[in-house]
Amino acid sequence: MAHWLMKSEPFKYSWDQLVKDGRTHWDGVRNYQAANNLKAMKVGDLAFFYHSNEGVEIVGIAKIVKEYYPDPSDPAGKFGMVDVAPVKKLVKPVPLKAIKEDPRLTDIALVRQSRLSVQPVSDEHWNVLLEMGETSL
DNA sequence: GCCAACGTTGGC
DNA sequence: GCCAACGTTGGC
Repeated sequence: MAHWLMKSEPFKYSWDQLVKDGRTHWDGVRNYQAANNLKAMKVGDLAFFYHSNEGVEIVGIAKIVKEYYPDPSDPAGKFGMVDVAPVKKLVKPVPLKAIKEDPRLTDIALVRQSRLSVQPVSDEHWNVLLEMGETSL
């Protein structure tokens, strides 16, 4: 199973909103690299839910419940989206600062490619982040 | 196909 | 609100 990290600005769409909604369309991605990551997602894959701009931390874990399909909000019809549902909130949110300070995570895309909104997370990094979040699945 | 101009993301 | 990083656009 592959692991991912998805960013959202909490004032646009927060973790709490996802919990409230039960599931959501991850629409609006307009970057090819991010879209390629969306395409690679399989039902059942897990993704960290990261709050950018405000909070600036990983707050929860979501799962993919529907694979890549056309995003109706894209007038050109080029981009797609997936559907995600909440799995669980991290016991302890993991702030970007702590991620940057941990020598085990220096290679993570969150640090190296800070603007990429949908990114893969290696199993090794996934486990480190779960541990930092004091959360088990 | 190059590259300058411009727009967007996102941390601080 | 600023600015660095970086993706996209468009003229040539």
